Amino acid sequence: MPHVKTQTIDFDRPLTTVDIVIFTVSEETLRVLLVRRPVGEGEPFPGRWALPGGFIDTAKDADLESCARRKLTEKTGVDVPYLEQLGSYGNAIRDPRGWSATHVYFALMGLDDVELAAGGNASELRWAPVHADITGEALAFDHAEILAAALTRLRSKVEYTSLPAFLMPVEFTLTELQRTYEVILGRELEKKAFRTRVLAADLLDTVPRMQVGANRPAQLYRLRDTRKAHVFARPFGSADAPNAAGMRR
Amino acid sequence: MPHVKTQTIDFDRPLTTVDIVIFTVSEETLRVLLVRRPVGEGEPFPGRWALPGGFIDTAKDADLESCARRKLTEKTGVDVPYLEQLGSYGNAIRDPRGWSATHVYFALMGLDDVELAAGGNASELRWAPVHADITGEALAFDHAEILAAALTRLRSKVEYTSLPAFLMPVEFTLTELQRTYEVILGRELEKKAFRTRVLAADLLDTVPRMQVGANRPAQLYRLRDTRKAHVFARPFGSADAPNAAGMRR
DNA sequence: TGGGTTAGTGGGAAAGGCCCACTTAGTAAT
DNA sequence: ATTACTAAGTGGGCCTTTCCCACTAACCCA
Repeated sequence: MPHVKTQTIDFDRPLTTVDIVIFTVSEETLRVLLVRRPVGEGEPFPGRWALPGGFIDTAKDADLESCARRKLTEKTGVDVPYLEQLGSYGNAIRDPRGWSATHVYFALMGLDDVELAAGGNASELRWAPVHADITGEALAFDHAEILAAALTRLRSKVEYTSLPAFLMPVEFTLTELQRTYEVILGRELEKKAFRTRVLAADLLDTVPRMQVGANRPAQLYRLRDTRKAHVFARPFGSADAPNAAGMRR
Repeated sequence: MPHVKTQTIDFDRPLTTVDIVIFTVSEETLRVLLVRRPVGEGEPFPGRWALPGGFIDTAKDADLESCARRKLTEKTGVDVPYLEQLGSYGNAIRDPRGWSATHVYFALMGLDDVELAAGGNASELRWAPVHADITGEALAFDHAEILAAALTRLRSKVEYTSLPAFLMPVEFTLTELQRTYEVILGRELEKKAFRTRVLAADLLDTVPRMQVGANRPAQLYRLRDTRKAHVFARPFGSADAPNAAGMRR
């Protein structure tokens, strides 16, 4: 089966794709972007929901990350504020077309500035709420497993970083930010401790304007450095047990 | 340029490899395993030092991780106690043979139980000390960059996990473990705080034997669970500044 | 003007790390 | 033997940070 080309490359090359897990928060719910698999001859998992992604185009993509950005822009029409690599998944059976490996990226964005489906058919795109078991949704390929890993990573990092700030609109109040933390972590945080820490970290710029509503107006903030997450010295407290994390997967 | 085979797979497939960054500590020095690139017609970077790794064999390897384990066993002859994925690196230029992507694994092992070069020519294998800039060594491919990322990951995780325990021989004293932490972190830790934390974490089993030497004998310990690292609630203190880590790479 | 609701703060108790100094237990040398 | 030396291991106070609860502040609405 190895079709010899040159001396050095006499191995079958696995199929190579890039997939993106992109999260946002809206209506107090964590959501992930899914796309519907095309229906057609030879298409695997036709009509099923899947993570956005696809084959690397060795002619167009200079590297893995720009491939991920290209695919994201094709779907959402925006440049995501946060993108990091999640990991890669490869084995003989995940794609019926053959041995395949996917490079998975992990992205966060606020929902205020996105015109979804900018480049696609709206009915084929969906911000799916991440409930207890979105795994029960039977996503295409091994995307349920990948999504679970992304969720674990998100929750883990939210414990001790400012990642949720990338899920917010440009301007937000401290209470709204705290709510986002709480939605992701699934538990409540202490108001005082939260405020003290976040403000002490010097992450936010005060906007000279207040958010008005039915109650006392709240100070508006915006992220100072939109490129880097902040790492807190300690995780946010008020939790139950310390977690034991070992080798991934 | 895409040579059409079927409707679904009309993209050039990148070259796909797996590489491993494996660390150990000996003589109070952090070391990484390197192999010498073969010399031959069409071989890239002939004679240069590189991370162990190679092409995926779609016939032999069920998945990425078993490919990594296979290659490690071929080199060191042992089963490593700790293995996690580091990430993947792919672009058009890292391999002169074409667009290539590598899946990188990150491994730790103690040096007491390894018979290096079990499966290879000894002169072609080397535990290279990780000095300030091993990057100056001009490793093959983009392996210097990958090694730097692995080092960052190692240092970062050592701040708040029990990873260094996987770099120790089977039995060791608390002071020796602390020395390993210090070697990796490049700074000294407080003896009392270190002991209190490690013992409270209940990671270690007491060996009913003491290590004798020129001074007061020290209690010997061994790792209780050799499969999982422990995550401490807080990082080891006595440092300088909190670090700001953002998107990887 | 008073009720309701959310924003934001004060302050003390409690927990746990940090750090220094002390004791302990062995070898080696006089 | 006695003494010096060195590394193992401990006692205990200081200090930071969280935790928790209650209080004040500011606005809308009826």
